[in-house]
Amino acid sequence: MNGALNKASQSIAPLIRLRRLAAIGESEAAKLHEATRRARSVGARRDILLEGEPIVNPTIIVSGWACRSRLLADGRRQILGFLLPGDIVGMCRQPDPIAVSAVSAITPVTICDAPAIEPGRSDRGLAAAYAISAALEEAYLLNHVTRLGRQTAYERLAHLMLEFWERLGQAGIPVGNRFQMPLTQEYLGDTLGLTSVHINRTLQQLRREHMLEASNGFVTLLEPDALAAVADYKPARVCRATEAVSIMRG
Amino acid sequence: MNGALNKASQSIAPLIRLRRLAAIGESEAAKLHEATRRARSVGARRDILLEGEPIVNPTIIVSGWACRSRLLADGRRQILGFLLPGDIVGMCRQPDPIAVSAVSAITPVTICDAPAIEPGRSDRGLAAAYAISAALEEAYLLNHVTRLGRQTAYERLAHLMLEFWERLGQAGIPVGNRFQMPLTQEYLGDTLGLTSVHINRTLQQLRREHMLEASNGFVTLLEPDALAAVADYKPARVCRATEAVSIMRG
DNA sequence: CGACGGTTTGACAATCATCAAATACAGTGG
DNA sequence: CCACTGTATTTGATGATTGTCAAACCGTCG
Repeated sequence: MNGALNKASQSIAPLIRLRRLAAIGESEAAKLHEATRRARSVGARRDILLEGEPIVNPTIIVSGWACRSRLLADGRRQILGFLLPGDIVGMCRQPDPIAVSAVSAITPVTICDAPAIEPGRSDRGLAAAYAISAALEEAYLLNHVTRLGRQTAYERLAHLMLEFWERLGQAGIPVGNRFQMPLTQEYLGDTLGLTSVHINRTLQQLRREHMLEASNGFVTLLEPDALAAVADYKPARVCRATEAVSIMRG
Repeated sequence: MNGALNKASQSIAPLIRLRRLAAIGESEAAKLHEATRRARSVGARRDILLEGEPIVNPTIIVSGWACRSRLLADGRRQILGFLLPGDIVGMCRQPDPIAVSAVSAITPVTICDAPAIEPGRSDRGLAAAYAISAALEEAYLLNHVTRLGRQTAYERLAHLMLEFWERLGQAGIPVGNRFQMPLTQEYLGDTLGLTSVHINRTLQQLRREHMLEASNGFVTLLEPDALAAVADYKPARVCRATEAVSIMRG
């Protein structure tokens, strides 16, 4: 699980993802590659950023899964979104930004500083990739709101699995209909506004109906089209040009 | 309701709001003022932007209430957020952006193009105000996720009312604990992931417990502190400098 | 082996949805 | 001024979805 080859192939997720978002030149790719060299690791379940803390640098997730979350006073937790390899967190334009949510590692995670864009220079592609990444983040947040507000437990789970599939695919990670999803049922519950008990029962229903398999940290989508239909899933689109082809696969 | 004085005082909401977000110079204020002169109106319940449509210009809400929403295939609707006077919609950095949600007027609304910022020039304040506005929009979206995922109907309503109060106050609109809220119970239901029937009963409970009044499109917060306590409401903070004073009032 | 975190199961309760009807309210035209 | 219309609010009866609590099971790791 930690061989050199595996590690090398994992650390290119940011490059794959950002390249799919916009045309990135050689010098920009070199910057990215250089940044990922300086990656640091964060242990599983450790905080990367606390709510209310100043944000020092935009950060790229190089490998592993992280999430944004909020805690209510009585301990209830809501997961606001996930940060997958190639995702960017803390890209703010206002001066002296502070974090509006906590960010914590789910699995062991490696992160690195996002290369700054020099205005006017030939960082056009990178700037566009950052912008598209930010727009996608918003789109996924809107997905999340819709799931929570207007979908049943069954639909929510299906929708979330499809979103993971799409996003991991864009980072060059999954093969076919199977992908790694290192979330406990408690994480899923805190994500989808349900209890872990209900997640368990809903997963059983999805299995019973041969829609998907989920065990040992892996998910297999047995009927992606049927899932997309019941969950009303539509791939995210935030601009005219790129990534129209994002879902054609399998 | 439509006297000249009223109209004049309404159209300054963008200026008030953006000025509270960042230090805006005279020339920038003049630009804003000029932009609001070119405002156009949209009838109640009309669409301002459709999901999937290209976004041509960032737009400022000058007066009235609008919302972002998504429709599921079977007609279920989820309201993703509200656009109040002074709010900005469609501020994207990626090329050829397309809308990830519909935007529609709730009341009659007037909108205008957001003045572009000239790089390098003395539009620093305006740029900062736009950036903070965008960050606040994200913070409110996270509020929304938390409400939907982890709060009861009672808490959701209380939380939303407090958010309206805070946001309207920042646009210079409410007086004391009373403000106008032109939402039907069906809008509230589609916002909070509930049915209008349940909204009705929850409002009755809030009234019965003397927490708030709500009728004829107006809301009075009778016990704002108690409401904030039960809803675990915290005013949004997205940067170090400004608007720390945002909630002190009443 | 024992401890631990995660999953699974069962019995039961609470929140919230559904359906249908009654009531209130604002605007419109006679 | 009043019936007429349409929309929004309110109420009641009933049911489905989801939560709570508690215990059993299962795999992994020291």
